Amino acid sequence: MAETLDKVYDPPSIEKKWYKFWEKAGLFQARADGSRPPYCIVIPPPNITGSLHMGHALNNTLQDILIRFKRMQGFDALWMPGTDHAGIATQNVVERMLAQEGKDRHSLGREAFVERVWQWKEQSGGQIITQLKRLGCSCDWSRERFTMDAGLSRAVREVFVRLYEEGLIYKGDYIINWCPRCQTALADLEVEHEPKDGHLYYIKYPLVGQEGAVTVATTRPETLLGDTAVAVHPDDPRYLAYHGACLRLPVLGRKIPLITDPHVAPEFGTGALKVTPAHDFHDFEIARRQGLPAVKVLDEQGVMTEEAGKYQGLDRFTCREKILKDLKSDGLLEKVERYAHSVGQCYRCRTIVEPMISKQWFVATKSLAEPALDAVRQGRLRLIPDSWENSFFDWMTNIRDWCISRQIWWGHRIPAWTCPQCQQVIVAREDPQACPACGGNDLHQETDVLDTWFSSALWPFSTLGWPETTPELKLFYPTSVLVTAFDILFFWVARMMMMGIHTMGEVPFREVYIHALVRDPEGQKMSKSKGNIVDPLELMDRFGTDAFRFSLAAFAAMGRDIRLSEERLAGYRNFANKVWNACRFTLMNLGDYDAALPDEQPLTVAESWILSRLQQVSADTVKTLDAYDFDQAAHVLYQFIWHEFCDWYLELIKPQLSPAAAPEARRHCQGILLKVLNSILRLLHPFMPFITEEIWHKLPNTQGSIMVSPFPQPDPALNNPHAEREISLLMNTITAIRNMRSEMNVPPATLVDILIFAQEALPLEILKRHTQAITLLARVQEVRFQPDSGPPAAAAKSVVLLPEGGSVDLVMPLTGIIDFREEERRLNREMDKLSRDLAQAQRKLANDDFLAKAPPDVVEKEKERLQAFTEKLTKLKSHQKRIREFVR
RNA sequence: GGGCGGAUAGCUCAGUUGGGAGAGCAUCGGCCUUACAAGCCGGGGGUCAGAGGUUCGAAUCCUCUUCCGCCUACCA
Repeated sequence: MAETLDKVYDPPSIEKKWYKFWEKAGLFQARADGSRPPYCIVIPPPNITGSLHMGHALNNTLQDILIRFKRMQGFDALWMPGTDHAGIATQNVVERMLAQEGKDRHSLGREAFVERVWQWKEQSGGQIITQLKRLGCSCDWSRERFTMDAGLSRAVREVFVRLYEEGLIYKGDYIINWCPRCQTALADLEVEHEPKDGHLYYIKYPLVGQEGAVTVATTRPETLLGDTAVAVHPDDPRYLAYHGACLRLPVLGRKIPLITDPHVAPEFGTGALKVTPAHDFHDFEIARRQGLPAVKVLDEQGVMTEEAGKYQGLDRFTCREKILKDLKSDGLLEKVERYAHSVGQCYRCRTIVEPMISKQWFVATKSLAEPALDAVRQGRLRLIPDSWENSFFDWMTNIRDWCISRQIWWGHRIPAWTCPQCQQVIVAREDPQACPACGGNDLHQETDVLDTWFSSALWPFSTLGWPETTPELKLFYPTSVLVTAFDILFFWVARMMMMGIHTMGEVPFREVYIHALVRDPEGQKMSKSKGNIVDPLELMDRFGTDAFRFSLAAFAAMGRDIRLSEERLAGYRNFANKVWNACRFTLMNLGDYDAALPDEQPLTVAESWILSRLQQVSADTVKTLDAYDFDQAAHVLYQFIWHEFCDWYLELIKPQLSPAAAPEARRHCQGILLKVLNSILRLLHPFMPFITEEIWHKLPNTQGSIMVSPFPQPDPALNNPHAEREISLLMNTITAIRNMRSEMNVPPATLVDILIFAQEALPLEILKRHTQAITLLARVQEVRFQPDSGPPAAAAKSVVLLPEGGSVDLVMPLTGIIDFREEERRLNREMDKLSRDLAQAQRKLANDDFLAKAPPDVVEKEKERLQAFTEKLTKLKSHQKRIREFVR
């Protein structure tokens, strides 16, 4: 006896159960033995500080769909999971905790602080992993990695040393972005520019030894304390007379030169630029070109240094106010304009960053970027959609050296030591005991740690065991695809490409699928400050994980932002319930089904049709998933399962399935139904893993897990255009009758008679075969074919066009049923529409150019259309005439 | 400043080599028809942002305009 199901699908009751089942059975684990073709995705490692947000949910759902799909297709599918130590973010979290205890990291000391972070990581760092499991992610957890575990740390060190030895890592004094709050250098990318309403201050720099002054414009007046020149464009006529002159720096009184530099834009402000080499990127470059000194007036806390004279010790913004006041009283503040400009902020804490000269470590990126550019240009690595290529090329071509040192404690400490005796710098794989140059043994290790993105740049090969040559590395590198949102294309993807190609000699992945960002229903980016965060866990609770995943897939059209809509989530929850009930129906009708008994029965037309459609849907699903058209795949499945399988196939087979049917026919029908349902579940499984597994186990003749059952293969032999045409005619006929009934306000309880007329014999034969379906599905009492009496005058009429030409007339006698006026209105509506289509076709065919230049098949098609429209219109017209006569 | 994307039904969006405008939700009408009211059946609703061009034919290709996003950039 088959099992039964509850009436409504209840997700929470089964989701946990099946995840445990899969994990316990080891079904997530890749074999890595070469017995199957490899397929590998490395997860974009979530930060250990993170908890699952919409972006993760989308990103990981898509990856899981791909991995489950490929696993079922017979690949040795490895989804490599892990987490990122997230240097600054994590340090900030732990520092905030310390602050609540009234402590700070300095009072703890470096070692104790790092220990504390590890403790925190052990306690709360795994939260997001639990949440990924909740989402159903089939990662190979037995291989889970962490960017600071022993193996990955070794990889980091190895790469660092190699790049240093190759001269691609260097240390030097350069201008960098500094976050005064995090107290660390930031890479250019880690600075977010935000438009701010500010002011442009016009400040007079008096000339030395002559009358007058040169006025400069600036948004940051406090930096004038660090000015070492004023620059003008060499050809600017206003300043030709002053070339070579000296100016007196306001407030401090220092003498600075007026220099010329072609980079100054004469049209901006006054055309005179104050040069602050220590605190401005542009000025830094000018100073290097012209050999100007740099004066550092801001320190690492954003406080004025002693170079700032009487302003020493002031906060940078307090200093700004003070200086403005002083300038005013000195009569040197010419004017102030409102000015909107963009201000750089720390991407972690949103503090305004300060450009600053500092000794930092850099990766020379030019020679690394070139091979990555080539890989994309030559198609060895595909960006999907390729609209991202432009941005990628642009960024990689103009890339600047990457500042990789951070002045924080949590991260990979830079493996460099300095000998205080002889200043020798040692960069080594193993901690050195003594200075190789002078033998001194009091070596000082670099206190800086590496940018968090340095270790994640190695992720695709470090997680597979590099620098060891593991079987995994051999088998799975290059990985198959990277799935990521575009916001970390440069942070992460580009750097993985550079590091992967340089270290491994081969791209880290063959394809990068770049998906959209999830926004709120108003299209706003979700952020804590806006308070518009939607919690994916809550949505899973409310709609079920399967419906949630299916929704994300259905939303994931390429190259577009995703707006979250609860209405659609509810729609896909209903879809899950529909699937559930289709299975419930199946199980209810299985009764005494015994698969062991032979089935000699031929396929019915409805069966041939559904099998034909099923195989097309399999083909479409494979095709769209391979092309990352997740929304298409979801749509195809939704449409087929609901509107073909449920709406028509299940309805059509009901008579054959009933206990009244012949036992052999019934058993045969059960067998095919099971087969189709089984395939549907497997097609759906990558999207909806839980419900499909649950049902799978309720079906007879299934074993093991659906997770490792084969994905339905398209089978062209099952393609059956004949059956499709036949069922299509039947569906059109039933729909036309339903339509007539509904438009004529015939209540469902009233059975009607239908007369069917046609010129050709074939459509009549076909419909005769399906008389039972017509009576049941269109609520018809009696169907009569070509009765000798002909169509009665008092009747409603509908014309079904046949794709191969010709038509079928459906006549519904209206004795005592139909309102003639209603029928006339209905006819008018239909004929209006028809006339418009007809006129359009006539216009086209009257055009000689169209006949001469359009492809023959298009012309032919148009002719057929015209004929069909004409035929239908003629019939409806004569019917209309009869109705009118009858009414009179 | 440079680049990219979007503007299609009331809402959210599909529409991939240019050839009969689609889906889901919403709406309206009718149904508790024994899998499902989270359901069934049927209907209405669109100068495909605007203008021009290419073409026999444009939502689709080209140009321009308007209005929204986003990315990127050292005009202080």
